[in-house]
Order: sequence, then C-alpha cells, then structure tokens
Amino acid sequence: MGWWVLHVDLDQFIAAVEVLRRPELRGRPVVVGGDGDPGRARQVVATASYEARAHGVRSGMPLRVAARRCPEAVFLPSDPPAYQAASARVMATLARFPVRLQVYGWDEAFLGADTDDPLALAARIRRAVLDETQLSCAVGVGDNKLTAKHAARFAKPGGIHRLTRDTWPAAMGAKPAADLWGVGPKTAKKLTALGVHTVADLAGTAPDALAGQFGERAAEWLVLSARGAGETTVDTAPWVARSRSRETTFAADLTDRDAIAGHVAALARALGADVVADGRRVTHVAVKVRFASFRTPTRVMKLREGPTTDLDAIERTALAVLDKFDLGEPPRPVRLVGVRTDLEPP
DNA sequence: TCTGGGGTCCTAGGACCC
DNA sequence: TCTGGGGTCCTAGGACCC
Repeated sequence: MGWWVLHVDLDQFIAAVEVLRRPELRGRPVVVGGDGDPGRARQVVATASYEARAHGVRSGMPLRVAARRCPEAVFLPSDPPAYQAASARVMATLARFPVRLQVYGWDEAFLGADTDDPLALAARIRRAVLDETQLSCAVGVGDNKLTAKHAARFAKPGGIHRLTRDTWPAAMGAKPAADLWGVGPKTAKKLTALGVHTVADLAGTAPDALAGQFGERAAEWLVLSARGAGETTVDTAPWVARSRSRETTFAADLTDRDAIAGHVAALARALGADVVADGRRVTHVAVKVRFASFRTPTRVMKLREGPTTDLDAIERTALAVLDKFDLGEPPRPVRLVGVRTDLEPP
C-alpha cells in the first residue's frame, strides 16, 4: 500500500449548482455574480460556465464586460446558501470513503488515502460525486498536496490525472512560474525581474539567490515548490473560522462622514449578530476603507474589555477604529467600507 | 468597460519589559 | 557617560487563495 493525496475539484461549481436547479440553462453560457444585473457598475463575475468562458468571460471580470463579451449569457445573482448546501452534499459523499478528508473551500477537498490503486479510487470518487450530487468534478492524484492540486488542473474538466515528483519536471518545467499554486502576480513579477521565468528556472535556482527579494523562508519554499515538493499531511480537523468579515462596495462613492459611520456601524452589528449566533466571541474589530483612488488602508483594535459577545461593544469599537482613519475634510470619496471581527478560538 | 467578497498566513516595526 | 540583547504584545500591510 502507498500513501496518496487526492485533490477533488468541482467543475465550474457555482454555475453547475445554478444549472442543477434550472435545467433549462444546461449548455448555455451562465454568469453568476453580484445581484445578477450586468447593467450595474461595480459588480464582478463570481463564476462563468464553460460556455461563457468560451466567449472570454472570466471570474473577477466586471459584469458589464462579461455582458459585452457574451450578450447571450444568462446572468444570475450569487446565492451563497445554495452553494454551501451543495458543497455539504459533496463533502458528505467524500466522507463516506475510507480516506482522510480535508475540506478546502466550497468546491475543493484534499483526500489522503492508503491504497495501491489511487486511480481506481479517484474514479470511484468521481462517479460517486456525480451519482449522488449530479455535480462533475476533476480528481488529481499526487504524492503531496501540490502535485495533487496541479494534477487536478490537468484533469479539468471532469477527468482524472496523476502527477508525482517523478513526472513533475516533464509536466511542469516549461510552464511559467506564475502557474504554480501559491505564486501570485507580485511574486511572478519579482521572479521575472530576477530572470526566473519558468518552473524549471525556479527549480534550478539556489534559494540564497532569492532570499534578498523574498526572505529566507519564502525563497526556500518557492524553490521546493518548483521541484514539486509539498505537504503530505491531510488535516481532518474541521475548519474553524479565525475571523469573519463583511464589506460593501457602494454603487456610488460616499463623501459624507455620517453616512460612512452609519454603514460601518450597521456592518459591525450584523457581523456581531452572526458571530454570536455561531457561539463565538470577538477579540478584535478591524475596519477597512477603500477610497476612490483604490488605496485601502485597514485599522484594527483589540477589544478593551477582552473577548465579547456584546453587540454594542462591537459596534462602538468599530466606530472607534473608524476614528483612527484620516478620511480628509471634507471626506475623500469612499467606495467601500468593511468590518472584520477576529474570533477567540472556541 | 475600471477594478467583488470572504478568507488565511506571514513579516516587520514600535512599545514595553527585564 | 548614550548604550546591550531578548522576549512579547500590538498594529499595519502584503500576498495569496477560492
């Protein structure tokens, strides 16, 4: 028997859930995001169906751009409770297999399995998810989380693929370093500036040569990742939120201090109510303000009286945190306010 | 046709204490 | 007379992911 890590990744998850309850949409371009009105500004695509992606629609793209690229698309509002429910059904199916299960967001999971035939296991899992939830997924098989994750990308949509440290160089070496899981745009840009373009380039770089730009630990991690090394442990402990936040982007900028404070207070109260309903206590309150310039400072304060469930205290603290900002006089235009509560471990 | 929302983790600097 | 080193707490910001 051998230890394998599998990564299960649902195909176009949010769009697929919508199609499931509106079968007439199957095969059509579907775009989910915001309130579903592509005529309104400041809303972006959460997920596009493959049919919409074929027209160049991408997640994160403004809905208006999506509507322009794909006028025949069906636009739907985002419905998180529906996706949460569908996700729970998928995870319940996965949990019935003799594996270690780590839920990794709505539409992803890592599975750790002791088996001699991981591909057969992957096929059984894919079939079970499809039969029990009518949702299609890709399954990546790897010797660690990184290889499993990338294997799933190769498998998408709806397939099964195996990738290990042995096959990694041939499969990944020529790809841009930016394709690596954990390497975002900022890191990619720095790497390019250092002459490191591909995964193979990065794999062949001495960590010391990168430490100046990224720090020792991150440099080490980058090079190891480029060589296909990753975590092999699958953590089965249920996920426990460390924070919870809510933010609102306004259709039109706010320039009135009382209006800004009113939104912060309302967000803080609503958030506090959610957190308390979950049986958690708040340790810190953070406030985020995004100006029209897109500069987005954040301020945070620890609750004076210690962890609390007192909504008045949470709201009061949020307003005190807001006072730490220099909003300008008169206030500079604000396009977003957000409130985050940090939570005491249960 | 300007750029959502909800998360996690890491680093770094200053305050404060010994 | 002006200079240590370590440890912890706190806050701000960066970066990434789904």
